Amino acid sequence: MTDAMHISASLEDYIEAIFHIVAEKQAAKPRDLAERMKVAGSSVTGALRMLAEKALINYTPYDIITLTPAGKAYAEDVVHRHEALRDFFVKVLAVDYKAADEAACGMEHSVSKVILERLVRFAEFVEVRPRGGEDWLSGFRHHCERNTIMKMSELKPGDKGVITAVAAQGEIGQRLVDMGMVKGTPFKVLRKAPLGDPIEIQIRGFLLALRKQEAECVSVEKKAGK
Amino acid sequence: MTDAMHISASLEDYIEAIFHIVAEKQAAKPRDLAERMKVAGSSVTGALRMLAEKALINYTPYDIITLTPAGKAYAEDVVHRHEALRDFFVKVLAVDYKAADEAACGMEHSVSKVILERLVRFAEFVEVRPRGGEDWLSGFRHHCERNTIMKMSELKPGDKGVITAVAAQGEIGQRLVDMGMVKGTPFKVLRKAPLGDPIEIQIRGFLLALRKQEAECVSVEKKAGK
DNA sequence: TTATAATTTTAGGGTATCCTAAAACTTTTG
DNA sequence: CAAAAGTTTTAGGATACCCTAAAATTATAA
Repeated sequence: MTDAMHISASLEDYIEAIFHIVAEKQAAKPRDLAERMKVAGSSVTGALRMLAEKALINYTPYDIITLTPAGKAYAEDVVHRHEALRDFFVKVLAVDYKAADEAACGMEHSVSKVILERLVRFAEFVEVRPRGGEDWLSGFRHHCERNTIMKMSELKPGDKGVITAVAAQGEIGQRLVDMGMVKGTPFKVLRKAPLGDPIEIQIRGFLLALRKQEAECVSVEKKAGK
Repeated sequence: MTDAMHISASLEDYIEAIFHIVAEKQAAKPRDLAERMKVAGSSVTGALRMLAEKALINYTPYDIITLTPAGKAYAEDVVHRHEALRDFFVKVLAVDYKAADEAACGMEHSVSKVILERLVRFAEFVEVRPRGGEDWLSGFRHHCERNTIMKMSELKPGDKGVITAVAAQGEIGQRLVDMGMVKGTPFKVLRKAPLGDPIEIQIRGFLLALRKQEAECVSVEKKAGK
């Protein structure tokens, strides 16, 4: 038996879903899969045929679906990758469960063995050594919530922040102040043209378009977050 | 300008490659891409047409290829994901540069924004606080090199280890000893049948097939690693 | 400067995903 | 138990990738 069996990300999703459905209710039916994976029934049929061809599932038309031993092993591997990633995101990176699970779902097909092993070890290490570890990790969590000082021109659409300083004199400085760009004012970046010029922001309820040159003069504290 | 532009993993690879080639030598040609991405020239033509359609590159048949501003921004985002992942793998997970780069290459298309931001923060945090951090991280590195005690039946093909104990009496115990399964003997797992029965190992230069029942009685120290 | 070499595109195929609509089959129910 | 309802498969179509081989174009070199 060749051990280097590998299937597409899509088929991994199917086999993972089958694994979970079988765990819940003995056997899976195409309907369950279509619902869970949000695809049309006919797509499921195609996927099932491919999995059956690779001897990972027991499948005959109109019959229930179960995993072969090889399929179960494969599914367990996928589930392991998923859970290891999720655990790492939750325990180490302090991401909330739901977001962590979704992220794991997206990445589970591309993590390499080496990285996965290290991530598992890391999460394990954090659990095993709560003394220095917890302190250190809570330091990280705090660091995560810290906001970052940067130039307004470096922000991206969707970013929010507060103005911390306006470093411009003369005409530009005057114009910025006229527009209400003063210390302490919260704002949000709406859009940014291809080269960052102009950059459109929402401030005090108004929409404002700034030249790149102007935005570069404004120091802001970027709100941390998604 | 809609900001939620997203292209396939494959096209992200193309645009990333174009970015690097342009950085090196002003403009890219299909040939460079074909070579770098190890695909046929005709595949490149197709990819270029799709990228041009999405206004990410400047492309006319037989002419050189450059990035549009939007394309450059997109490429920079991909490169950022790649580098952030690689840095994290190297600085935090203590993976060697080459392996880290390869792993990043595989994962850069599926990391979510939230996770990426956290990974960046983590690597940043590790750098910023060398005091507790370095100690703690070196503790992790040590933990990584530690070997693990487990049952031989839990190993996978490719795993190597050393026998630490044989917990079987009677017939099975005798058979195991007869086969040379004694404390301190190094071995390697070659293959494993679907249900883990039998499991084939290489030991003292011989090939041996063990029943699952037998493999469960053997405690081993698994060599850490790839 | 034209013949040869190299590059690039077109033409035509193959696979994996997905879809909708219609046909085949099962299950439920009056 | 047969008709209605629900499920599953087949049929046929679309897109994104990739390929090889041949045609078109550009570059090089005698």
